Amino acid sequence: MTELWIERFPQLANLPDADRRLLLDHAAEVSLPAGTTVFAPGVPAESFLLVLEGTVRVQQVSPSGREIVLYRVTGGESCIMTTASLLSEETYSAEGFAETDVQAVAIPKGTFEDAVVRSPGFRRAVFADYAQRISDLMHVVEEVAFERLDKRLSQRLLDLAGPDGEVRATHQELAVELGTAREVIGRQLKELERRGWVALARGRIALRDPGHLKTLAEAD
Amino acid sequence: MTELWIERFPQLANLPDADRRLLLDHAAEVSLPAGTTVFAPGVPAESFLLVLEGTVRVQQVSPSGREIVLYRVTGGESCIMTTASLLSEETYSAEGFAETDVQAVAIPKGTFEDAVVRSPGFRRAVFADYAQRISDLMHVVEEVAFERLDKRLSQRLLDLAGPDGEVRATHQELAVELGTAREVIGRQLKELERRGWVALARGRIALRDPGHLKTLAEAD
DNA sequence: CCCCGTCTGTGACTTAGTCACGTTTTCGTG
DNA sequence: CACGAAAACGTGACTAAGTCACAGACGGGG
Repeated sequence: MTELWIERFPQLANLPDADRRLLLDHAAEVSLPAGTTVFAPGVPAESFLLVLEGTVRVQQVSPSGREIVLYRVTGGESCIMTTASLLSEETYSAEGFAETDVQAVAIPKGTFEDAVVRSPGFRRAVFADYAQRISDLMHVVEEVAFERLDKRLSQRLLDLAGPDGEVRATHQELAVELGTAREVIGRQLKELERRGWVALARGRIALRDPGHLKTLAEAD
Repeated sequence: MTELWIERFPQLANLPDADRRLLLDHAAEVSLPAGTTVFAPGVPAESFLLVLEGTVRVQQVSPSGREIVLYRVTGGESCIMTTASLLSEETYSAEGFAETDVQAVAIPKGTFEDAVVRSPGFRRAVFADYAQRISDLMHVVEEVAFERLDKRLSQRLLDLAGPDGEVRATHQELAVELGTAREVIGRQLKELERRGWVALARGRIALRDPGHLKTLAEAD
């Protein structure tokens, strides 16, 4: 068991030795290849998950089959959906997917409770993560309820763009990002293309004018 | 200090005596008259709040001034917004209002941490509450993103109706419930009235045909 | 090179939100 | 009791977004 992973969590960096060892002894590093379902409705979680590397996309599926991305868990964050279903009877209608290959640490339920009790740092990290997710969810509510779609789309395009200024995603995938329909994304993208701000190709969108996109994304 | 309040929380009912006393000695019962702002952005919370009686309405205000009700905290539940801002640096854009007169118990930050550490029951209650709120928020996302307004409105009318089958709310208040605009609510209500399912008067809506409303509220 | 699944385009329509008003009701104060 | 102001509600015209039912268009595996 390497001692390296614990260093990636600022809140855990200076735990007392006993607490460090507690975590290091009982936690298992796991590798999840891209595409893995990390959690899903009806599949009870068994351990608390700390993501080291990679990103987990958490999205909600409605009974009618429509989907919306809620947030992403990246390196140094923990996945409270697993915790929440671990510690309460609530069943969620959310799914978690490994978007990239993911390196994570799985802490069994018992060790998790021990750590919460014994380590103020760990405790703070857990609560901070809950707070973060609640904040994320409130942000989603705000956007879906009140923001214009062209604004939200530009935001998301800028977020998803790689260093090459390209977004590799289908219209359908972008529709899921924003909780809307494919055709709607198609029309929005076409309008952005008409303005010369993006260039469209099958499965990818090249951002040609990030400046204007940013202006739109940050419009009042 | 009465010992009665702790009995209202199933999860706390059978704590060891020492833990009971810890809570009872340090917690203060507070009364909030209807209309009080329980928490608001920029006003850091100082204690963990357990609601004994009455309801606190938690709603989000967008920068553009529009609002949406996120959930309600009622008797026997705790208010994790206060906790969350207590334990992390996240600042929320949510407000909490006492909808009725509210009896609550305020547990200071230090005692809260003690209780989380020492009492598995208390700990479970806190985590369960986080899980509940996350579930609530996800439900809001789902409704706002995917459900038809007439369906959501009927649901809400049925929820808000008193034992007399009347909802005492203005169109504006209902608009805030659902995160939409007053005029839209007005038109939806008029359509419900046209069908004979409700009767409208200034500041109140009488549910004339709860059966049909329920059918609509539960439509696929 | 040609098939088939995936991806994208389109028109016609419905639903929801926005804007700019106008009207009605209520209620306190002179 | 009348008056005026605030709050609540109504309306039409318009824009934005979502829905439905298709029709093409691309692109990798056989």
